Amino acid sequence: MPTSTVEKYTKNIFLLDQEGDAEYVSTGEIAKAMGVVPGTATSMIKTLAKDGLACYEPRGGVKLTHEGQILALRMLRRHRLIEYFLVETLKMDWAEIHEEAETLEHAVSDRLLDKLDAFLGEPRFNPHGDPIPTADGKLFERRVSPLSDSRTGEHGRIARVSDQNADFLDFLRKAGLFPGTRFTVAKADTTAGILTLKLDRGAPVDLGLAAAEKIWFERA
Amino acid sequence: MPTSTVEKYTKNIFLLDQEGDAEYVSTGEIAKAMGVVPGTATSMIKTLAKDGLACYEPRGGVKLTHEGQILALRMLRRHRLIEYFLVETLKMDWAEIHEEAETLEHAVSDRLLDKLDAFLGEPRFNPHGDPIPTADGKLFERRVSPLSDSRTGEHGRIARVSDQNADFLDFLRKAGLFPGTRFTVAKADTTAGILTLKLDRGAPVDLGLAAAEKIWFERA
DNA sequence: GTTTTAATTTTGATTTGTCAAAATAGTTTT
DNA sequence: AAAACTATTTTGACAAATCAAAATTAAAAC
Repeated sequence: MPTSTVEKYTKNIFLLDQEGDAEYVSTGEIAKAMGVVPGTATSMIKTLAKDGLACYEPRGGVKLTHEGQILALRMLRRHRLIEYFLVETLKMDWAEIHEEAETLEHAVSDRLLDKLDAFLGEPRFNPHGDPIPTADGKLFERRVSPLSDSRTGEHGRIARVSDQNADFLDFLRKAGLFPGTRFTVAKADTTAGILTLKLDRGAPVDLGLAAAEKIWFERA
Repeated sequence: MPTSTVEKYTKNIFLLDQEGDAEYVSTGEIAKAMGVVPGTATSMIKTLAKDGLACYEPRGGVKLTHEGQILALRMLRRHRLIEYFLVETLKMDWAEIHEEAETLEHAVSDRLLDKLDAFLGEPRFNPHGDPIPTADGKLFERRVSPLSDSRTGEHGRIARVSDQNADFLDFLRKAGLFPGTRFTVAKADTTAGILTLKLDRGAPVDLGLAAAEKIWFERA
């Protein structure tokens, strides 16, 4: 059975791979995501490769094997299901659930997770709008774009928020921007890098480019 | 912050101390409870002492300090609250919750625990009938006796089960013996070491002395 | 085509919790 | 009181995950 450290590396490699479009993930990215020194990442990557979870080309990068992807999806499922539980059942603030789930995902058994899934009604998305992999490792993906790609006059619905930073989430909460929120783009000024959203209910919101890149929407 | 290993040792020392009536807990008992070799226990006991959680007399035994007791009660609260959640909310089998809680108790934050406590309605006892310490470290104790001390004709109610062994709990479930179950002692034969309970609802149950020592009741 | 720079890998050390096996201290037995 | 037994402690070794710092490689700059 993989150690919880191996689980963490595997999940992070999966997420980094999803994020970028390169075939391989670099040692540096992994080290940064894990908050360790590069040398540590190198040595753990070798461990993953030895365990059959990743393919490793020295100085070329890392790619998960099929087995590695299965493990990563299992961890992602745990993480997101737990997040859903923390917000929907325990009414915890969505800014504090990521850290909590980060620990818990390594501590719950498969049996518990199945029971939790049933109790929650087999939700499809976590509170940040990320899809929850199914028990057999399927990951629903929607056609979504970052708000930074939207144009003036477009209608849509917030789909997901791809940054778990507590301050950022707090800002969104105060602005009323959650997965599901409907809006119209009042003005998209790409030169100035400012976007104004008119919410179907609630006050208008101004967003900088950096923020707009982290918020994804589905076109109406 | 204590490591989860330190938390485990501290909790076990507390439980062993509650069990027996000696002032000190021995290294051997601790090693057995933790499932480690005696030498390992010795070295961890020294760590606890260094951290101010326990008093250690070489070859004399171990006793928790006040600080150690606080930590132990905190862990016991976590453990039992989680067990309550697993049975009452997730409908897990009571024979499998102990192991699950054993892992989870080290992974939940104080904030989560408070939310969980509120969600569950601040229960006082776990599914095995053990009292759940309050947030400020108080432990309600009831006047209970083991069934092995009961006499023919006595009425009572099962209060707690002091053995988490899955097979034993399964036997109790099949027999209908849960905390709360009302009964009359049909026959207590101390010489033969056999006890027959007539349940208020359900078939009579025969118990050996070993089993009767692990089931505690409140006199009606 | 060198030189410089940046990323990566190696090497050696550290911490935590563990075991195996030898040494020691207390208790019983004889 | 000496011998034997039992519990405990000590010692030395190990695996996992990490860091610091030196060595290497590849790419970029000149």
